Parts: sequence; structure tokens; C-alpha cells
Amino acid sequence: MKKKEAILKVATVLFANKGFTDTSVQELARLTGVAEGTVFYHFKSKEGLLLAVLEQTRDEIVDQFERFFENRPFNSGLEMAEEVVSFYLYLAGLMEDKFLLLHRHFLYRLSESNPGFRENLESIYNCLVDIFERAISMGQGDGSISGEIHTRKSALVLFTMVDGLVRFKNHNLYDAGALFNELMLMCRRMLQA
Amino acid sequence: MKKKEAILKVATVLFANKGFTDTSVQELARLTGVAEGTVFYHFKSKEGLLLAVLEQTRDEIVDQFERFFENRPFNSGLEMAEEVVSFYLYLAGLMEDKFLLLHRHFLYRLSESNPGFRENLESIYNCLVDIFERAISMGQGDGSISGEIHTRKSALVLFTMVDGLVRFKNHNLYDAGALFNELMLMCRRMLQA
DNA sequence: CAAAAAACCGAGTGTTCACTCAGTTTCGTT
DNA sequence: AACGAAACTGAGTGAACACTCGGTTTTTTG
Repeated sequence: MKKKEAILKVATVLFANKGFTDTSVQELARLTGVAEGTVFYHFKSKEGLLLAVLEQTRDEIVDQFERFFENRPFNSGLEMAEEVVSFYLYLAGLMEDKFLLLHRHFLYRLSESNPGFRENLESIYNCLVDIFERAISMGQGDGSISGEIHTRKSALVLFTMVDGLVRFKNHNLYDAGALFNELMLMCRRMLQA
Repeated sequence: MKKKEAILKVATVLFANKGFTDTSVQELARLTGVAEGTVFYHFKSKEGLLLAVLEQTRDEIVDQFERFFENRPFNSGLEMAEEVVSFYLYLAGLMEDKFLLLHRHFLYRLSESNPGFRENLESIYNCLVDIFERAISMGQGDGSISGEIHTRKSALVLFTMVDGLVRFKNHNLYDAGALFNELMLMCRRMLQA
């Protein structure tokens, strides 16, 4: 089971950085140090391998988020919202390849023909947006976040903003770090009661 | 010159929706109704064709934005900022393929080896962010937008947010239309003095 | 209208690709 | 040690690919 994990690991990097079609199984095998046939012994096809990568990505992201936010004390919903934003950016740096993968179009194209992809992507996004929503909901309860905003929709907008910044960082368009303080300020202004 | 334009048009759709590698010149020629050799008569390579598509996209987007905002009267900078956001979303719907293309990773990968791609992408983003910045700057002058925010950085954050929403729409993750009002509210709250 | 130039054509070429398969090695169990 | 199962191998295969090129048609021009 050692080689299977190694294949998954290298495949994640290659799929995220080169794309699906531009990653050849031959190159993947060479970089992993296994024979080409080994890849097809463990995964039924290249697409099956990508699905396995996505499943592992979902497990890891969902796990990280749930562990970070369960049984955690926050002084207010607004503070929690800020920590969620912060943690999302932190995680996107820590798991750069996996977040890059999630921003690649081929996953969403494959979603249309292979429900496995759709299910995993939905799992991830639901988990993330739910946590944003929980923070806003809590803040509206304790009065730290304005009641004039729509809970779910503003969670989506907030998520969109943070995720957009991650995309710009991944595309080397501009430095996300330099925008961190401004982003936090904007979040606070958006949500504050 | 009729066929050259036809090739560019079809190539835009294919590159945006299928990606660079997954678009074959054979298929492109068939859909355009020309011979494969004709594509290479007009463009020196597949990559050259993509660059031509990007150049046309830049011309069109920059032109649209500049024409929309030159000599236009706004009651306040805040109102202008709202109109910029609105117009960006409108244009992203009108030129769906071109905005989808701009969100595809292969452009940014090619940017690293071919400066032509980098230059065109920078032109587009500079043009867009500049207009956001102009609105904020104006608002800070007339008092409709808070002076506590950093002009350029908040323009980037604002752009990131709107562009992120377009990405979610293009990936069929959730309906951007349903979030429009919430997005505008959030923008106002972010910027308001 | 004739000659030159530009546009267009599609069969041909060499390469790369995902995937198969018949055979070999490694591992777990008794 | 013996044996069956699981893991692994890499040469082989047919399909698809970007691009070329010698030749044909269409357009421009003097």
C-alpha cells in the first residue's frame, strides 16, 4: 500500500499544477518511481485516479475544518467569522496544491458526466459555506453581526470573496499576504452590526 | 479574412469550455467549416491561436469598460463603485466565454513561458482594478466612501469578490443572479463612510 | 484578361497518449 | 519451506495529436 499512496501524492501535485490532460501517466509513474502498469493496477483509469485524489482532498479539508471549529470557544459570532476567514487562508497556504486543484475547471467539467466528482465537490463547498454561515448566524444571535443581512447568502458572498483571493494568489496575480489586513477589515465592515 | 475571424470565434468558445489541450485543431477546423491547414495558414501554431484569442478578448473587455465609464456622470463615488460592480457582472454574462477563458489556469501557466500572455492578462486586470480604484478614490473625495480603507487594496479586494462570484457562476456552483442583491448590499457596507 | 499573390485544402508524418497483458516478484499464512 | 494471493512490471497496441507541404482555388492588381 506504500506505492498507492505515493501515486496519489504525486498525482495531486501534477493534476493541480499541470491539469488533467497535460499530466501523462508515464510522467506520473516516472516521478513516483513505479512502473506505468502499477498505476492501472491500483486505479482503474486516469479519471479514476483523479477521483481518488479528489476524495482524499475532500476528506482532508472537511476533517481539518471540522476539527478546528468543533468545541471551540468564541467571544462573538463576528470573531468566529474572522477566524473562519483567517483559517481558510491559512489552510489554502498549507494545502496549496489541493486548493489549486479545486480551482481547476476540469473538475467541474467532469462533474457533468461523472456524479462522483459532483458529490465530492458539493461536500467540500457545503462544509465550507456551512461554517461561514454558522459564524454569521451566531453573530446575529449575539448581536455582533448585523441582522439586516441574509444569513446564507452573505455566507456565500463572504466565501466567494475569500476564495477569490486564494485564486488570485494561486494564479500569481497579486500577493494575497499583502491584502490580508485589508480583507479582514472589509469582512468586519461587511458584517458588523 | 472571413475564415480567420470564424476560426477565432469558434476557438474562443472551445478554449474557454474545453481547455487548451482538450481542444483539437481537427475539431476546431471541422466546427468552423475550414480545412485543418487553414488554421495553420492564419496562425503559426495552436498556442499562437490562443494568444490571438486572448488579444481579441483584451481589446474587447478594455474597450467596453473604457467606453462605459468615460464622460459618465455619477452622483457619488459610492454610486460609481456600485455601477462598476454591476457592469462587471453584466459584462461577464454578456461575454460569458471570454470571462470563462480568463478563469482558466492554462493562461497563467503559459504566462510563465510566453510573455505575450502575461502582458495581455496584466492589461486586462490593470484596466479593471483601475476602474474600481477610480470609483473608490472619487468616493473618498466626495465623502461617500470611508477614508479608513486603503484605496488600491480595497479596490483589489472588491474586484476579487466580484470576480469570485463570476467564477462560481461559470462553474455552475450556485446562481450568481440570486446573490446579486446581497452582493450589492455587501459592497455598500464595505465601502460606506 | 493575365499574371501574381493570397487564401485554402487535406492527405501524410512522426510523436505521444492511455491502457492491456503475460509474466515476475513480494508477501502472508500454515 | 511451500504455496496461493497480492503487488508489481514494462514492452506492446491502436488511436489521436499538432503540424507540414505540395498542390489547388480565389482574389487582387496592373
